Amino acid sequence: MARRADHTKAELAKLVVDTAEELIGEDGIDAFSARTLSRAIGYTAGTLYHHFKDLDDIVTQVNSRTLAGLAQAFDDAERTDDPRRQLHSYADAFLGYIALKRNLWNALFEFRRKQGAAVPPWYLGSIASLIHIVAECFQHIRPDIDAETCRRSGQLVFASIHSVVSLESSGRLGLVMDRDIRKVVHELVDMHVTAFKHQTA
Amino acid sequence: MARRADHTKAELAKLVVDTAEELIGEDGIDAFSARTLSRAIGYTAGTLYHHFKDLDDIVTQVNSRTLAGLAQAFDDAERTDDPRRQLHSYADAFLGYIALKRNLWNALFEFRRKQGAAVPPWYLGSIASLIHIVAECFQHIRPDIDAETCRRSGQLVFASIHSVVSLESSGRLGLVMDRDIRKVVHELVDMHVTAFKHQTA
DNA sequence: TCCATAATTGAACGTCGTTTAAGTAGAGTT
DNA sequence: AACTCTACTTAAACGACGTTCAATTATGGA
Repeated sequence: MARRADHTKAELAKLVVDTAEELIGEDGIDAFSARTLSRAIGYTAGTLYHHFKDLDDIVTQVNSRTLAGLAQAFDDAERTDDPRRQLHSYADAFLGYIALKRNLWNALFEFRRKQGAAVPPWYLGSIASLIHIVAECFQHIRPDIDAETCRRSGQLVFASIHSVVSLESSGRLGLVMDRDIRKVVHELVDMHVTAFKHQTA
Repeated sequence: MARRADHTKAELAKLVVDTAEELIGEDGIDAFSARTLSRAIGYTAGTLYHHFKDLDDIVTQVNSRTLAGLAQAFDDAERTDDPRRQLHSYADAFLGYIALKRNLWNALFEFRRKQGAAVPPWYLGSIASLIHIVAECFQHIRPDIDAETCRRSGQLVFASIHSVVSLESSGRLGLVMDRDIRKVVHELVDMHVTAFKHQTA
């Protein structure tokens, strides 16, 4: 049986990414393989390689959805006029999203692409726009401070929270501390805000 | 040939861990395997499993050395009376050590132990004692603040720096920012110190 | 109706961690 | 010196992995 009438090329591509997302979300990236995926969609492993360059290609498409979902979660976050509260609101959106999509979030950072594989540019763009949103809050806190410094503060708080969250979701936060991840994240936000407020213009 | 006169049981164990450390340090954890290791020491893969439970066992022993080395680097760090400067000095020790042992440091966090494998207790102990050293600096900055809060600040700064460094050494810092890792780390230290200073007792 | 093309398969390659039967060298005993 | 017993080592094997490819098959167009 070749060229199954079951799916067009586009349908199959969608089926592959949908199923990959489902499998990774369910069982984690470690249990994900070309064979489990192809089995799940009722094709053979070889077929995957006629529609995608390699597994990395597929996982990258799943990751793009995960990032887009986080952007959506930021969009849906509760709004406030108080920029400090707004940052906490984003932090909650972040925490909520990750609690919901733990395995998919881990896939974003734990999946090892073969060395030398370039990070796709929209990866960078997605993250940069999230950071921009955070940076704007800092700008509101201290309108006298230049945009570049705000951006850097946004990057710092983003990286700090990301790291704590990724330690947690890979089960390694316990190596460093024994506390509730949510408290830690909100504490980090407060810290960054405090330090930002008190910096010399 | 069995029971080689070449090495006693203890000698072989040391040879294995020594060589594993060398290989991981040289080529990274991804290139490390039971077969490359056994080839490097002139034995067969099966032999490893008569002296170690599994590969995880071997890597864990290498990791313990890496952690011990970091503790030593902290010990060797330049001393100051100014606790803020002292924190920066520890940060430099950290950065220097990691620059020197990039691949070994990555192995500490990138190596995926099979799920359910417990983290050895001395892992926790080693890290806790490093954090304790950092916490003491915070205690000097604000003697009026209780030890527990200092410890938490130590944990936070440790986790923050760790995360930024691990993003960098896995080549993913570029996802979040485009800056020199050393500047970022020292900025983080200043941030934490500033926030700590200005917190309400 | 036939053909060219594209999709699909199954087997294969070389890798991995790990297990195991078989064999061998040394120490201890007679 | 011969023998046994034990510990060690090896080679082969298992089932997984990502990926490739020749062979097959079904489809769209002529």
